[in-house]
Amino acid sequence: MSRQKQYDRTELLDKAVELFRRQGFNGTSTAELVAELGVNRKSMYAEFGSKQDLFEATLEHYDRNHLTRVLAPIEAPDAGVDAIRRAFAGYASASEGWFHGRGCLLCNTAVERAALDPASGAYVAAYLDRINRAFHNALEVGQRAGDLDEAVDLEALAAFLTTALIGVAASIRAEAPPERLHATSRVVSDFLDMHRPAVRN
Amino acid sequence: MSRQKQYDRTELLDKAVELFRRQGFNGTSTAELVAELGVNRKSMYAEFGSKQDLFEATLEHYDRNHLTRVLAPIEAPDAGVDAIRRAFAGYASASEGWFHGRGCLLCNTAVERAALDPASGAYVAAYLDRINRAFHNALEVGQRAGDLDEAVDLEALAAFLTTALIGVAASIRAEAPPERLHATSRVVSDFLDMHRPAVRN
DNA sequence: TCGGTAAGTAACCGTTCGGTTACTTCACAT
DNA sequence: ATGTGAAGTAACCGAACGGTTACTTACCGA
Repeated sequence: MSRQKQYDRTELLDKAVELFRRQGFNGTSTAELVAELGVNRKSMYAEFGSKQDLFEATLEHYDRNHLTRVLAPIEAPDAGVDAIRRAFAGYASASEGWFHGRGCLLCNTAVERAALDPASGAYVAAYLDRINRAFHNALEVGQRAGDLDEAVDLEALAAFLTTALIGVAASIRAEAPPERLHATSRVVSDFLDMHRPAVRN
Repeated sequence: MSRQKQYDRTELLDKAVELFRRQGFNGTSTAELVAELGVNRKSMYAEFGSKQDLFEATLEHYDRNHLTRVLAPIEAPDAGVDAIRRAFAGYASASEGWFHGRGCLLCNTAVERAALDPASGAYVAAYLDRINRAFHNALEVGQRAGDLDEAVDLEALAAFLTTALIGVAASIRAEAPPERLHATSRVVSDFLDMHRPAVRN
């Protein structure tokens, strides 16, 4: 056969996520990637093909792994209105943690590259749809559970929550004051409260 | 004396705004700038110093001119709750117009460069504060005018509106479906309605 | 009209970019 | 033990990068 690889593809992609998240596609050179991934230049090209291909693999990896974990609370089939509340509160807190100053790779890509690179655009569009669908599902569950008025326009509410979430992600990346994000989370929470059906007791 | 300039600084900055807005800082080469500005390379460097300096001058120009015009409705001293509604509706519509696929230079910079370049970071922070202050003012006026409940937390509401607006700008840049932005605008409008004081008749 | 000064031009600078080539190392099936 | 073929290494490629230099043009005060 042949010699065995001295690197693990998944670990490489994790490191690429970090670097692209911090510096973007255009702001990251292949030399930096080689250094950060801790792998030889040749091996990197053998594994991924080109910087563009590596970037797409990184987006894919981020979507499949990181995002799936981050969105889990609202993507759970039984997630309801409370899950939405918790999600916003969680992201606001993450602004001081692992999100700080780096934001979300897909949100960053949405702004930096979606309009210029069709491949990035496709990932971003899928990402936005995914969030929108998750919110829509959670709202629907919440409505059936009686936490949400029958009259509310779920479509519009989901779109609103999606846009607000992108705003949170972009604000984290921009290092907006954390208090502003906590306040946003509180207002969204109150807003959902206000759509509760009138109590029947 | 000497020969007179064959270009107008303001016109150059307008063109630089367009290019940076479309491609970002890292995605734009000096050669492209020279071509787009329609000026000689030497003149560009004589006028602006370096790519970084040109970028900062462009941010300054964008803030002073474009943004001032775009934010005017909510920055007017007498702007109230309706001005906020109109602003969101306006931006949602602009997603199909001059904003389409390009977004706001300062919002794009917030994501692409604020965390990496202190100068950009300072402009972005000032921009976010400016929006937040404008919303706060409009809310305060609205409250005094009786369009807003006395009990609402103006600080939190302004922070929320700021984050939502960033979300709209980022979504426009990401070419999100315009309907999603119109829906966001409608929900924000309804939301403000819900904070109207109870009618006393 | 003419000298001084700054704008305009174009060729050029060293560096870094993304990507490749020629060569060495080494795990594994035989 | 050994031949094979992929992994790993390092030097290298032309192109594009941001920025500069040496020179020409033309406006303006004298």
